[in-house]
Amino acid sequence: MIRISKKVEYALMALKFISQSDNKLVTAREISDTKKIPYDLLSKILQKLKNENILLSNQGTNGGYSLNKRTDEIYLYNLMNMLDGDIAVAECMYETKEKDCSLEDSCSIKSEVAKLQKEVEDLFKNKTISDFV
Amino acid sequence: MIRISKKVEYALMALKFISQSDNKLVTAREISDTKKIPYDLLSKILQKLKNENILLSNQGTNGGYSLNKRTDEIYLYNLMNMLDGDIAVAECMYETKEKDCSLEDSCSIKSEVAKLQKEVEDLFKNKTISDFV
DNA sequence: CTAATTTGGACTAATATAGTCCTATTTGAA
DNA sequence: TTCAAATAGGACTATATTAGTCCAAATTAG
Repeated sequence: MIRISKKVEYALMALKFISQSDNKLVTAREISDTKKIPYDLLSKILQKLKNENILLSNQGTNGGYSLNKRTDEIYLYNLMNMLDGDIAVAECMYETKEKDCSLEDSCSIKSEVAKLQKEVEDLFKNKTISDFV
Repeated sequence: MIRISKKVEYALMALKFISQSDNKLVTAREISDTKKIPYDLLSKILQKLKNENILLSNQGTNGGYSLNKRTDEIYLYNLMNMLDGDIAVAECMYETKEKDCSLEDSCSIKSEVAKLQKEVEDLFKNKTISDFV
């Protein structure tokens, strides 16, 4: 299936929201409430983005999140990678594949799949958060 | 996740195999054996392709499948659609969506997602089986 | 008649995604 | 110095999707 996961969808919405909040800290609760995103799930996503240096966070009362990068420096490709792991159009294209594709030698479409893989990657590498704002 | 399903992968391999078999009928068993594809699953896929007029079939002894279209007339996009259903980068992009996206109004990225949707579609619409042969 | 084959429904298993629950830690302010 | 508002993060459950299996019927050449 070709789909953007909910995690990435929520991340895009959250980043857009934060980017439009004039540098004041934004809480997970605030985003969750206004955008109707499950709070716990959103928290996990924001934590992840913080650990990946996309966001800055302040704990405690009056805490919240702010952007740590310009929106045009945050690539959709990277977001997808952070939140969902490797992007691969087919099993054999996983960068970190531990298990070999069961087909291997009998697979007759490998090289064209690799080409497709690159095209899909490029598409997502050419999109940044600024496109969504 | 951005992935080509096994069904589509197997379909590509099968179509390639059939296209290289000089117009003689090819059985599901033959493809399954040489390409190491689970027989029952492959059968389903070939039946589907037959019902979608991509393949012709002969039942009974000496039966099998043959192509009903030129390889450059079979689009990856259509294959994906036939075998996996609607392609949608996000829930709200399903053509046949009965359930509304829970976010709806609160969704702030809809228009850009629609653009992305089109780009992904175009990518797959521009690939035919002949690219894989 | 029989064996090889497609046809197709129903089911199960495996995997991935989405969402929940709980507790700890940090911090500003009453 | 306690309390409430936040982030941090592990463990778990539920749901959905994908992959694969099983079984029985229909077709057809020899």
